[in-house]
Amino acid sequence: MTALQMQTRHGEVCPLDTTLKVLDGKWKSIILCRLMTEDLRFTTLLRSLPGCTRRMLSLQLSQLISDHIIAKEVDTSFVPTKTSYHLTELGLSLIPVIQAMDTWGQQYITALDD
Amino acid sequence: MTALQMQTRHGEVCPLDTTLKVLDGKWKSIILCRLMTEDLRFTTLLRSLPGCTRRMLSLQLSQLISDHIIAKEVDTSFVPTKTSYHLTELGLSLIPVIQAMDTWGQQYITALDD
DNA sequence: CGGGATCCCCCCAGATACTG
DNA sequence: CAGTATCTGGGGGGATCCCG
Repeated sequence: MTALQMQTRHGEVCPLDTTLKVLDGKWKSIILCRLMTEDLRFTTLLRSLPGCTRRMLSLQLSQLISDHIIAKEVDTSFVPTKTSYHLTELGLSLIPVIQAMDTWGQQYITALDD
Repeated sequence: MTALQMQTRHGEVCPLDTTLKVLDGKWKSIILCRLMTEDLRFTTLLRSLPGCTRRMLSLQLSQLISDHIIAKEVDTSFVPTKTSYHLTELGLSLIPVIQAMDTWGQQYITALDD
């Protein structure tokens, strides 16, 4: 029984599966790409995701928050309320992995073009 | 417009998305884990995936093949036919990425346990 | 502005049966 | 053994409306 075959408490078969579940979701990867460079507000984020509905963005953000990858900050001193989203420490630790996946994706696309 | 925001011919938003799509699917990650250590036949693979139906395995394998991540070899000199699946060069190039994701998954699980 | 609640449709995956 | 074909339902996601 290697680490790759270990059963986790989340029901996944291996830690790789855990990572995939955290990243899985229609808009999560691009949301994370956006938040890697700057903190963003809900509507700003929404406008940067053409085709994403408010409901979907809300769902994806909720999942990322409950997975402790991002966090939100709410400023209630104004009306209307201002909220912004940013990566947590765990989210920041994902960046090298995301970059490795992005690099492989580029090489893959290049290889398929041949 | 950075590389991460580039639109690809597959309709993804960034190469990261391409990688996620290649890996996305209920059983793909564990199939790849299995094939990383040895070539396997259809039924052997199926038995190593408790809960996976033949239909699902067939679908996942088909997608991995059409994505050029794995390939199959069919030996028709026998009846019944023997087939086996193995990683392609592109599939092999995925291994470091998979290991990075697996390592992050382990650290993530550990961090959540605190 | 930043969401949640509800309705509804469509597609994915399971079950089952069949085949080279 | 190694799949494919057909049927069927349950859930995910879009559209819409509502609210603090």
